[in-house]
Amino acid sequence: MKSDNKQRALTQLQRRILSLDLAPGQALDEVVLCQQYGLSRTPLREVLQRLAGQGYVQLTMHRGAHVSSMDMVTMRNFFQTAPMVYAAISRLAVEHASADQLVTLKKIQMRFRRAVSNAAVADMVEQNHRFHEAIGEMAASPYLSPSLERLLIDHTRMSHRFYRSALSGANSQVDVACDQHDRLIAAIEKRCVSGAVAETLAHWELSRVEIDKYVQPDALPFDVLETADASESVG
Amino acid sequence: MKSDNKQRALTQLQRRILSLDLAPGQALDEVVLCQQYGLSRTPLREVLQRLAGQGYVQLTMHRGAHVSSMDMVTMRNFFQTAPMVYAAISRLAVEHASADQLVTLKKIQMRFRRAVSNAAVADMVEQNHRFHEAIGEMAASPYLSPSLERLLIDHTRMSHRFYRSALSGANSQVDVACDQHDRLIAAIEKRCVSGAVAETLAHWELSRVEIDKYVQPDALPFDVLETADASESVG
DNA sequence: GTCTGTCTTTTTGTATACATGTTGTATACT
DNA sequence: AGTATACAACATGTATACAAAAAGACAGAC
Repeated sequence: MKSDNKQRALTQLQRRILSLDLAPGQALDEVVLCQQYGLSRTPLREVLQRLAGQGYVQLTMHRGAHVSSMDMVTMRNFFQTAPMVYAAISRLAVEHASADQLVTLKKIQMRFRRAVSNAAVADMVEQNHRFHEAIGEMAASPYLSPSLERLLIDHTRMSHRFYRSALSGANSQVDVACDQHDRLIAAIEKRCVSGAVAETLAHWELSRVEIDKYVQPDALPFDVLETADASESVG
Repeated sequence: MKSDNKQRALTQLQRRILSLDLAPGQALDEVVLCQQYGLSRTPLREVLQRLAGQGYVQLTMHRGAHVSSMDMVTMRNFFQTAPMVYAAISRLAVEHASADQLVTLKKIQMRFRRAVSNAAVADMVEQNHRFHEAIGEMAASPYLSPSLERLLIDHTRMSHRFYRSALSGANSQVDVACDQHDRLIAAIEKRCVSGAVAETLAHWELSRVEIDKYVQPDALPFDVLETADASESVG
């Protein structure tokens, strides 16, 4: 069946973009992708259009598809928009979450925890993405979901170095994030709006600080010889 | 040039959906649209994919394209989401609006006023849509814009009867809305965030009340004989 | 009379050939 | 030597033919 290939191409390309295997701004060659996924150009182009609609890639006339870039302008917008949307999504999730969805969410969180204990960076990143995606699905908001998805695309791509810091650091922030996930699940299960929103904002703040550190990292110590692994822990 | 046809098809379909010329839920026949816009199926299908990405239509496997429907579930979500997004967009618009964009916005508002004085309902609806779309463009937020666009699609489609009420009513609410647009422009021009947000929320409230009235209209008077045009003014 | 299974018709999905536009390169001219 | 222009190579956009799937019609069984 060919529509399987199509679905697979869509999912795989999303994954490759989120994992930075396909770098922001990178050009995508239709013919190459056709061969990789066993599709002819027509359905592959439909996949690219879908990805463009979701914000993963950018299409320009006669110039093909490029992986969405993350420039400084969008960064500012990201910080302005993310907490509001995340909080709103959590609020709606509390209202609408079904028992099935909670089960799914807990499963994802289990996989996330396992990835953390295995120190599997790529897996952490992916499961964290899926965690927040699942909460977005709970919110069941056709209006807000597209914004959440776009935020998550860039947030996930920025989070790689955050999770990489878990490898070296002993008391890593990743464990804190993991606990926040648990408390968020509990709040949603108890239908506690204020708790869910508070936990969401705390989770955001943790992430924001880490990203901030990267954008404006601590000055290197004067004694340069001892800094070899210090730069790692900045994450 | 054929890409003109493609662009035209995209714009026209958007317009026809917003004007309710294409009703919510209505099926779209690819072949018919191909003939109407002078395109072959491949590019037309790309147009439909684009429209799906923007939320105008919904695509289902082996079942073609349908104009996005407006059911009760989405209505609730609409009321929950709209004020927050509208306020946030206005806030960002104040921050980012360029002189050129302000000129454009004023032009649209002029056309809107003209449509109001001409009692041209379809034109009012369209210019109002473009007005809020222009503010969305000012906000320059790749994350929030998709949500705004989706909200506007449904808001515009719901607003038809509101503007139709301007035809009969003497002291119509449409004039109030028009003045609110002017004050919003002024607030953006003065870079006054609080003013812009306040005006936006007032504008929303006006609209919300009207939609509410339609969803849950006033009970008809007991003296049924005198109600012939009373139902019109509810609009 | 209604339900169900199969065949026909219609519509959607895919592959491929062809047209059009863009990019890089080589050559000629300033 | 540097720049502009023409041409070639390549990538994207479009049309059309073909394959597959769904919807509808019809006949037969219960």
